[in-house]
Amino acid sequence: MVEIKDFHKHTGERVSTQGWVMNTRSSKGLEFIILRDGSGFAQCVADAAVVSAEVFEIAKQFTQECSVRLTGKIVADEKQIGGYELHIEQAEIIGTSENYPISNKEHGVEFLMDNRHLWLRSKRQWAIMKIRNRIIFAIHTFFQNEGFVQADAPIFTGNAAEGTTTLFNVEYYGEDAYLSQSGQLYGEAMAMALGKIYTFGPTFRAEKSKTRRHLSEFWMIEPEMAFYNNEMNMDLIEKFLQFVVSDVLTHCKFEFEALERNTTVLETLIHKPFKRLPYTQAVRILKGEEQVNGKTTIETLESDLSLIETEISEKRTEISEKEKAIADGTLKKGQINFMQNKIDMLKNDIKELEAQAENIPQWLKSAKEFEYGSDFGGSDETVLTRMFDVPVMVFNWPHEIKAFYMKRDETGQFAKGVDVLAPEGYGEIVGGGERETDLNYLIGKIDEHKLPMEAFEWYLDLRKYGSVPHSGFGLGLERMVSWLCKLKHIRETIPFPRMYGRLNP
RNA sequence: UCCUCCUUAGCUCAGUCGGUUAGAGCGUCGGACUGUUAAUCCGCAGGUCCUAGGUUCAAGUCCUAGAGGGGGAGCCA
Repeated sequence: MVEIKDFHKHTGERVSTQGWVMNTRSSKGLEFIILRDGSGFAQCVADAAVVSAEVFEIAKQFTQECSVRLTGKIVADEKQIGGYELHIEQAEIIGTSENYPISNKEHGVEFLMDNRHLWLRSKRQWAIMKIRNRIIFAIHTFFQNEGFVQADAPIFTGNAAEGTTTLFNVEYYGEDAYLSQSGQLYGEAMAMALGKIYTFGPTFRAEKSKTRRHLSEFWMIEPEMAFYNNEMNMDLIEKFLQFVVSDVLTHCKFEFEALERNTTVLETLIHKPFKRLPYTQAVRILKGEEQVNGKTTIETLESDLSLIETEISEKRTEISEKEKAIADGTLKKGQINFMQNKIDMLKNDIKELEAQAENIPQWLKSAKEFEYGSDFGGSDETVLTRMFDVPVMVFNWPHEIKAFYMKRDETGQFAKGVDVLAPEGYGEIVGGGERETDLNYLIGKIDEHKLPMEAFEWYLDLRKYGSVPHSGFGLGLERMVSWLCKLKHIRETIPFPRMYGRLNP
């Protein structure tokens, strides 16, 4: 058996392959079959003039998603996906498939999510899952090469660690327990044992979030390094993200093409330093008090708005031209359908653009009115990152809005935390910082945050026995996938998303 | 929890001011066509207009409540 991805190694040879039929097209005496096998996609052709009547009859019976075994000759053909085509000589149905619910046409989100187990078979979802896989592989490669040890934190925990987020309750041999919202505190303990570690596991948040960047269950990578301050931490984050992006770019060209992802932004950031901004400066830029490359946020957004408005009026003209062409009555039925589809697409584009145009003034308003000392909202992140073509690292945050374990700077006003904001409106993909090392200070903070002291006894031991400066960060895998693939919604980044209102399939 | 929009055929949607037997495209199925790229062309079948109640001579359309879903806020990766 030869996998589709290896067809190029067997040009001109007679091989057998197996997979599923994605689509069929036929004309008299010819059957075209798009085959997929997980490794790739290829067109296979049965020609009645070449194959036996029995084999041609079998090929005619192929339906969408039936599984088949085919034998034939591999022929190079530039026009085809993958560049190769199989000329069928023998054909066999392994498993039939009738009335497959997902057609090659448009579907709504709810329908696709209800059929997620089948939706995963589509080319687009295949490409996303392949990119997800490569990102995971690149993450392990990077940390292993840098001398990190993968060390996993528990998923069941006995306390709500940071006390901020809502957690899932579970019953644990008669005790109340929670599903972990972060492995960080355990990561710190493991870093004191192993030096540099990273956890890679599922994370659970019970917030009833209904947004395009939240999941109830997601995968997080949390490195923790002994003897690292926040500057070293930021250097590592930058090097890490550049490595992962660069690795995925070189290994997933076909997948990015399948997604029609323009990778220019990604290609830029792999060799350009990220923008590092202290919180105070980030706020000035956000509020339009400081220019970036000679422009304020206000000027940038206003010119964005007028660009969107011209685009809308261009699309409107295109629609009325197409409608006129249809009204003329000289077009064939097929052409009219094609035109009508185009018009519908344009109308959808306009709806989206109008939504954007409506957003911009609101974003500007909330940016101008931003109150120094508070956390950035979703639109603030978008406005700020819009000013740069690389990820933005915001560091030195007002300590009041950061977690209790965050190290304070020399002035005592700022916490040595860092948030990495991805370009293209994807917001926070990494959050991290330097950890507080002083025992008494930490005890005070735990009291201040009204957290149960007894739950942190073991954590405080880390400061009693050889406390050292240390830092770490957390990367949300799905947000990374979402950004690199430029997806509209995080639900497409994981095989079976768990989010508010979604438990099946 | 709050704001906002949506629910009509297997799928995506149209349905004007409340008015006859609720439409289209795609998909399925049947047929035509020897190189198709979401092929094309012809034909058949396919309906609890989300649910309950109300207004009306008359409700897919108006009102009230509920359910489900989309987008956003908060929270964050």
